[in-house]
Amino acid sequence: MTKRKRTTTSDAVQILYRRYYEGRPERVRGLEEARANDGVARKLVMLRLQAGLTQRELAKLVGTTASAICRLEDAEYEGHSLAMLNRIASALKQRVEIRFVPVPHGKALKSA
Amino acid sequence: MTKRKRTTTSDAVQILYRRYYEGRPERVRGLEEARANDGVARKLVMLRLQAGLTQRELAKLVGTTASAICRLEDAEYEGHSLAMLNRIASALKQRVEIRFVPVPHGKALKSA
DNA sequence: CAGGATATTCGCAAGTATATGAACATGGCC
DNA sequence: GGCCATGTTCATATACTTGCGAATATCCTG
Repeated sequence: MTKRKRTTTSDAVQILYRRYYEGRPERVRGLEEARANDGVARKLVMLRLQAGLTQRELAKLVGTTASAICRLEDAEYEGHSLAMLNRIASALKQRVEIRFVPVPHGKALKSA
Repeated sequence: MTKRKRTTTSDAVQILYRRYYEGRPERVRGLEEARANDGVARKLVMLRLQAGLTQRELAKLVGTTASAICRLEDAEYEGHSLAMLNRIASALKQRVEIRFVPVPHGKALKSA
């Protein structure tokens, strides 16, 4: 640890956090809901940022590379595997919970 | 439709249901909780049985074969992909909901 | 017992995610 | 501007999931 980063981008993560949410109340509000509503990709970004990790750091924890993390955090990406999700969750002291909820009627909702 | 199955195994599914839960109060009780606690495999079995489908029928709905369904319903199997889960959920008029829940402390829970 | 329906398992081809490393783009900081 | 950290994208090889068909096992029914 020892926080070796002087002033330089002290918390590179904060910069990202700032870039994404600074002065964007709606997004800040949505930050909570995002946990339950948004796509997997965004959930992963949230978790990582809230853990104060960079993609490379998380990658090391998970046992992969930044490339992989980046791909998983891409909203367009749909090929997630439970194995990877579990690995990431585990690294972030989280647990993946999967539930099948009945869709009201003919409402074909997006795939979570 | 037309329920073409006279007495023959009228609800082949009921037989399974019976085989799994008949005279097993604990399991019957767990049936509800299972929806939220048990492994993905068992969740899939529940959903299919409650929908009154055989593996082949579900397979056809999903666009795969009974082999695949069987594999997914195997408790040992861990290689689920979100893509497949979504396909099955969609066929069963359900929606896959994924959440990352923080694990209390050092309690390394099983992967949902 | 023979017949039918279901579930389970196996092998193989094909598609896809992952592992890995590299190059590139961006934004702060000196 | 130069430097550093971060994120993004690309390319390749490997591992794994899926699709598919067939064989086997088990249970129910006539």
